[in-house]
Amino acid sequence: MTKARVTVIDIAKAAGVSKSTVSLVLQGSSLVNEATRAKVNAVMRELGYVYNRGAANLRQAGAKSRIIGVVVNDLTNSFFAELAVGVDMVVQSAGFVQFLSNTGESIDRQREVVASMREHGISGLIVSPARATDAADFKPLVAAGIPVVVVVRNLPGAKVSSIVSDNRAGMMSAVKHLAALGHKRIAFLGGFPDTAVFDDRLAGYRSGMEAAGLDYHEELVIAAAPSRAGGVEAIGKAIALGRRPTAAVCFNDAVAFGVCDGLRARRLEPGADFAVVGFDDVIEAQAAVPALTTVSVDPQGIGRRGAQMLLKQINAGKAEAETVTTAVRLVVRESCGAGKAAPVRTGKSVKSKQDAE
Amino acid sequence: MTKARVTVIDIAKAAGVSKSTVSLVLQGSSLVNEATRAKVNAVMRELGYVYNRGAANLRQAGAKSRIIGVVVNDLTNSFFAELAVGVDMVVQSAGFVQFLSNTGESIDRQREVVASMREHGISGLIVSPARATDAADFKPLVAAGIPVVVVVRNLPGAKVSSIVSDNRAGMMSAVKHLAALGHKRIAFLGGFPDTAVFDDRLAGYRSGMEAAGLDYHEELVIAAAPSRAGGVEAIGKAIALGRRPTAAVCFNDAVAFGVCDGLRARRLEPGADFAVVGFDDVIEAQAAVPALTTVSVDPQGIGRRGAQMLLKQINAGKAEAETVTTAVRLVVRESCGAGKAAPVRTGKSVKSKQDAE
DNA sequence: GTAATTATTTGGAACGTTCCAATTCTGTCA
DNA sequence: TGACAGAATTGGAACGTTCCAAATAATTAC
Repeated sequence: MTKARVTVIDIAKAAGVSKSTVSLVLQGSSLVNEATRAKVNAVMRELGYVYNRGAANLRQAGAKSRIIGVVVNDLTNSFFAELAVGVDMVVQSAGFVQFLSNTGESIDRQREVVASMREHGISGLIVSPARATDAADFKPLVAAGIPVVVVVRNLPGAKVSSIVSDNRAGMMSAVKHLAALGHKRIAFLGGFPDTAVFDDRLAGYRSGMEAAGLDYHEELVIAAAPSRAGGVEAIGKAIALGRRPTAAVCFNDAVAFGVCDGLRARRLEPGADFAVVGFDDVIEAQAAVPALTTVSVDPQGIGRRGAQMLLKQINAGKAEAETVTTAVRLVVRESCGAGKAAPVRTGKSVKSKQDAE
Repeated sequence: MTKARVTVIDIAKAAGVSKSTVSLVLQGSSLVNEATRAKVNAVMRELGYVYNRGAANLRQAGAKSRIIGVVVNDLTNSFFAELAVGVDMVVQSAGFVQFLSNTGESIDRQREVVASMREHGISGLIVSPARATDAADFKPLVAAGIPVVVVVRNLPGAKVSSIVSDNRAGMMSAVKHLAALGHKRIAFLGGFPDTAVFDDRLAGYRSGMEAAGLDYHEELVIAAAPSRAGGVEAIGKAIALGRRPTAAVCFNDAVAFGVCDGLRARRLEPGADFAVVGFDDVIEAQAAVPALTTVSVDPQGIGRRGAQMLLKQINAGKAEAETVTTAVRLVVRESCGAGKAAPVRTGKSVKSKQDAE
C-alpha cells in the first residue's frame, strides 16, 4: 500500500532523460543544459523525490556521508548542551548533520556509540571523552581515515586534535583576583585528582598563589566529586581546618554552588563572609544569588571551534593533529565579595536564556 | 595508503565460506553452524571488519536504518536537553541511534533538518515543533510511512502521535495551592498567546480560580515573552495595576525567575512579600534562592515515553496516532511563601546535577 | 544401502546512487 | 559538404549488503 520509493530512474523516465543526467542535476554539475536541469527539477518536485544519501554514500565510498558524530558525557549539564549547540551551528551550515550521543560518563556506552557511529559512516567525530578513556580507543578511527577532535578533556597519548580551555591560566587569574582582594588563605575545592583537567587547574592554582607571593599548603587542596554535593563536602572539611581559609577557588561551578550551600548551612554568607569563585560560567552562574564570580570558558565557542577544526580536516583529507587551547576570562560578579563593582573584563555579553515551550 | 575497506567478501574469503554465510552470521541467524559462526566472528575481529549499515540499509529498503531523528527548539534550555537525554536512553538501548538537531525556533531550519534527516533514511522522528509550525509540515513523512511523534507542543491539525504534559491540571493545582495559602488576587504572567501551550495553561488558571471561588479578571493575565526578560516585564505591569495581585503563576520557570528579579528590583522579596509559582521544574528551580515552587513536568520522562511510543510504531509497521497527556505534579518549595514546610507531594527525588569536565 | 529429511551453505540478483568511457548532438570552419 | 571541436547526454559497471531459490552435506529412517 505504501507506494514504492521514487528513485532517480523514475525521475529520468518521467523527464525523458537518462538516470545519469538526473544524477548530474543532483550534483549541480555545470555540464547539464539549463533547460534540462529545470525540467528535471520540476519533475523531482512533482513526484516528491527524496534523495537517498545512503545509496550515494555507498558508491562514492569515501568520507562523504556528511554525518558528523558528537559524543558528550552529560547532555543535561548545560556546559555540554551548549557545546553541542555550538557544534551544530557550524556543522549544519556546512551542510552536514549531527549525530549526537550521550555517554553519561560510561566508557562502555562510549564504545558502543562510537562503534555505532562508525557503522553509519560518520565522516568525523567530536568527542568529550568519558573519564578514564583509553587514549588508544580512537586509534581505529584515525587509522580508517576518520578525523577525530577531542574537546574539553584532552587525551594525552592519542594522536588526535584536541581543543581544551586554558584551565591553568583561568585558575591562576581567579587566585590572583582573590589575592588582590586581600585574601591570604585560599583553598582549592573539589574535583577528582585523577583527571588531566584537575591537574591543570591545580597547577594554575599553585602558580597563582606563587605569583601572589602566598604559600602553598597541601591541606588547602581538598578533592571531592565535581558536583554540588562534592562542594558541600569540601567546604565542610575546609571549615574544620585549624586555620580556616577565607576564600576558595572551586573546580567548577557546580562545586561552587555546593560550597555556597555549605556556607549558608553554617550561617556564613557567600561573598560577604567567605569568597568563592567557580569555573565554567554555566548559565545558572549569573542568575544565582549571589551571582557567581567564575571563569568563563564559552562552551559554545569551543563547540564551534572544534567543529571548524574537524571540517577543515575532513576537507583536507588528511590533517595534522593540532592542539588548541582556548582563552578563558574571569567574570567578576558577587560571590567573591568584590561587591557590586561593575564586572571587569566582561567582554561579550552572555546570551540570556529563553525557556519557551 | 589508507587500505581499502574490509568487506564481507574479504571476510568470506579469509574464513573460507561464502559471503552469504557471513551475512547470516552478521544477522545472528540460527541457520548457521556454531563452528562456522565462531570462525567467521574470529576472522571479522582479526581483520577489523566494520559493518556498513548504509549498504545493508540500501538492500532492505525499509524503515530499517535504525536511526531516529530528534528535533528540538532549544537545546541550551535544560528542559529540552533533558528531554533529549530521555529519548537517547530508550533509543540507544533498543539499538538505535539518535540524530539530534536544534532548530533554535526557526521554522526554516526545522524544514532543513527534517529534510536532511529524511535523506538519511531515519526510521522515525521525534519533534518538538518550532513555533508556528504548519500542521501539514509532517504530512510527507507519515505518507512515506515514517512515524512521527510530536512532543511538548501539540500540533492540532496533524495526524501524528503526540505527547504533551497536562498543562491544564498543572496550572490548576498551582492556582489552588496559592488560593489555599490565602491569596485572592492571583496573576497569570508570561507566555505568547498564540500557542497551544499558552491556551492550555491559561485554561488551567481559569479553572483553578473558579474552583477556588475566585473571580477571573482579564487584567491579571499578562502575556510576555516566555523568558526571564518577559517575566521582568510582566511583573512590572502587574505591580502597576490599581489593585495589585499578591501572587502569580507563571507561564514557565524562566518567566518566574524574571518575576523574582523584578520583585527584588522593587524591594519586594519573592516568597515573603509576593508568592510566585513557575512551571517546568528546570534544574535551576531547586537551586535558586528562594527555591522555586513549580509544576514539575519531568522532561526526561516525556523523552522516554515519546521514544517508546515511536519505537512501538516503528515495530508495528503502522500504528494509530495516539495522544498522551503526562501527569505533572506541583513541587512546593519556597517562592510561594509556604515557608520551609517540608515539600508536599514531592514524589521521586530529582537527580542532583553533576558538572564534571 | 538408498531414500527421505533436515541442517547448512551458496551463487547470483537486487537496492539507488555515482563514475567512467563512450556516444550523440550542436554548430563552425575550411 | 565533410571534418572537427565542444557541449550535452548516456549506458553500463561498480559500491557492500541482503534476499531468494537452489544446491550440497549431514542425518535419519526404512
